[in-house]
Amino acid sequence: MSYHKENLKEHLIEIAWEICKAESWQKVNMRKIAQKADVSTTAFYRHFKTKNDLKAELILRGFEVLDEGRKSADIFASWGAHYIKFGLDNPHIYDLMFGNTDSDMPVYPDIEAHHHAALNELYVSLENFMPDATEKDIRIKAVNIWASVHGLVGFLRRASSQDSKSEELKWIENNLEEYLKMTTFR
Amino acid sequence: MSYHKENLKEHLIEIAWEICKAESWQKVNMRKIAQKADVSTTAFYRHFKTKNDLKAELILRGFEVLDEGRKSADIFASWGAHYIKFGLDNPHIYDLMFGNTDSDMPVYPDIEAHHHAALNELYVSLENFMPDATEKDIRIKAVNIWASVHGLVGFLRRASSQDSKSEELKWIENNLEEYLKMTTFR
DNA sequence: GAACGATGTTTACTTAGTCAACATTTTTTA
DNA sequence: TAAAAAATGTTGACTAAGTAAACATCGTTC
Repeated sequence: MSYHKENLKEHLIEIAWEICKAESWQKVNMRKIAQKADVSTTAFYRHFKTKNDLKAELILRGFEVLDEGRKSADIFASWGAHYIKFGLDNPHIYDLMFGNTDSDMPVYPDIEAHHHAALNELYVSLENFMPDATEKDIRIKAVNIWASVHGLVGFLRRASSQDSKSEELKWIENNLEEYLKMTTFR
Repeated sequence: MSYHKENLKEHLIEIAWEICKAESWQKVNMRKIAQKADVSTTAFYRHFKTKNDLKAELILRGFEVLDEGRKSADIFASWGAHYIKFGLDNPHIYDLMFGNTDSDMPVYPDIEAHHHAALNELYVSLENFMPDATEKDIRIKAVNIWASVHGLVGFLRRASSQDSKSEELKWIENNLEEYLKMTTFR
C-alpha cells in the first residue's frame, strides 16, 4: 500500500465532483470516493470535517465553473442565458448551488458571498441599463430576473424529465436570449 | 399489544406529513413514524412498498392542500400569489412538490397529472385574458409566469434564510399580487 | 536521530431502509 | 360455521452510509 498520495484532498474533491456531475449528490458517498481514490474509507476525515464540507467545496467549485465561462460585462439576456445553460448542463451541481436549502447544511459564508455577488452584479448592470429607474424598481427588476431565470431552469428540467418536449419549449431552449428579452423587458 | 389499529395507513401518512411539514423530508424516517404511531418499525411495509411511495402520498396531499385554498377562476396575479404563499408557508412540502427531481424517485403519473393540470389552468386563463395573442405567445407567457412564480419562492426562501430582509423584499412579500402584475405584465 | 505533526488505516458504532419469516386477526368460502 | 385464505403486525436481521477513536507511518524540524 503506497502511503501518502499527493494532494489527496484535491483528488477527493475531483472524484466527488465527477460523481456528482454525472449522477447526483445523493450518489456521492465516502466509501465510493475512497475506493476510486484507492485510499481507506476514512482517509477523507483527515481533510474534511464532515460530508457537508465536501458539499460546500463542490458548490464553490460550481461557482468557479459558472463564472469561468462568462464575460463579466454581459447584458442580462446573455447573463440569464448563461445561468440557464449552466443549470441545464450541470443539473446536479446546479441543485447544490441553487436548490433547496438543506436545514442540516451549515451556512458557509464563502457560498453566501457568491450568491450575493451574483445578484449584485445583475443589480449593477440594471442600474446602468435603466439609469432613470428608481432604486426600488431596479431592485425589484433584479429579483424578477433572478426568479425568471432560475425558475425557468426548474421548469425546463421538469419538462424534459417527463413529457416529450413541446415545440414552444424547444424554441425557448434554443432561443434563451430571445425568450429572456421578450419576457423580462416588455 | 393492541394489534390492528384502524386506518393505519392514513395515520402513517398523517404523521409523516406533520414531520415533513414541521421539519423536512430528510427528517422523516420509518423508525420515527413507527414510534409515533406506536407500531413496529416495519408495519409500514404492509401499506407502502417503499419510502418513495410515502413521499408520493405527501406530494399528492400537498397538491390537495394547494388546490383547496384556491378559487378556480383566479386571475394570474392572485393565482401566482397563492402559489408563492403556499411555497413560503409550506417550504418542505413545496420542496417535495416542486423541488429538485430526485433520480431515485420513480415517476408517479398522478403527480405528473397535477403538474400538468396546474400549468394547463394557467394556460387556459391566459387564453381568455389575451384573446388576440398567438398560441405560441400564450404558451411562452405561461412558462414565464410559472418560472417567475416558482423562482420567486426560491429567491425569497434563500433570502430569508440568510440576510436580514431588505425593504424591497419585504415589500414584495407583502404585495405579491402587485409585484406579479408589474413584473409579468408590462 | 528523536520528537512531532500530518496523513492514512483499522475497527467499530450508529442510524436508516428494507426484507423474510412468523404470528395474529379478519374475511372468505365450502 | 369451521377451515382456508388474505390482510396486517411483529421480530430479527441485513445492508449501506456517516463518522469517531485508536493506532500506524511518513516527513520535517530541532
